[in-house]
Amino acid sequence: MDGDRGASRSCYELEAPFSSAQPVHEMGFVQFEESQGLSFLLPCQPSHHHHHHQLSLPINNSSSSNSKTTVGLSGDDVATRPTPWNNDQVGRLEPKTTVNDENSSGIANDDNSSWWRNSSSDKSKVKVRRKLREPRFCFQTRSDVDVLDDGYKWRKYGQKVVKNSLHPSYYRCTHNNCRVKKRVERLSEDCRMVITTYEGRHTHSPCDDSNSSEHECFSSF
DNA sequence: CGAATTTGACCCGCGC
DNA sequence: GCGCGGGTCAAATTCG
Repeated sequence: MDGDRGASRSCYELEAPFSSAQPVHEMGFVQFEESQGLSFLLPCQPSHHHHHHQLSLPINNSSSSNSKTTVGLSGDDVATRPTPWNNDQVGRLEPKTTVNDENSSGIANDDNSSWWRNSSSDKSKVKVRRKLREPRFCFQTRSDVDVLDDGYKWRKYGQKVVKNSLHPSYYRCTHNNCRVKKRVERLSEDCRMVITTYEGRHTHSPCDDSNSSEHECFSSF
């Protein structure tokens, strides 16, 4: 039924029940997966640059009643299940959060310039794109800034207009070989509601420009 | 001048 | 098989 789109669509519907009424409980966020799953977006050390305001991820400051964030996780099985994660889903941990073992590692070191495009290889492995369904994390944050500063550097690589009048922006980590994608979409209803969807895991530390040691918590892949 | 952003075009998977 | 919708790339432009 729903392939990749089904998974992404679930994100949209994720906020449906929330925006309809009160956005979740006062808790503000629900943690999925192991603590390591969320640590990837946790800046080890905020350190410098603070022009806007650090990402108000309630991971460490859940007491911030100003910004409410909802965290969701969509595994690879999300496409299999016809029903999106509702409130019921937001509260239980997916039993299988591991990505497809197909050959996720194969596409990783094939060609970073064109992972799926056949520009270089004009034959054979044309379908390199595959499903490539990495664990995604959806955050519904109430903030006035589109891109939340989570310690990583993001470069926008596209913006598309979709039906729901949403203008999702697509960002990618500017790191050497880190292809972590982030989708940021705003609700037309609530301009201050921002849904950030992280896809993939960072293979580096958020701020390793001067301190690149240890930090092996991310190199899971 | 370099890097980041913008914007249109292209591609792909799925629905019909 | 064709069309739709969404996602990505890449050239051009803008910003620092």
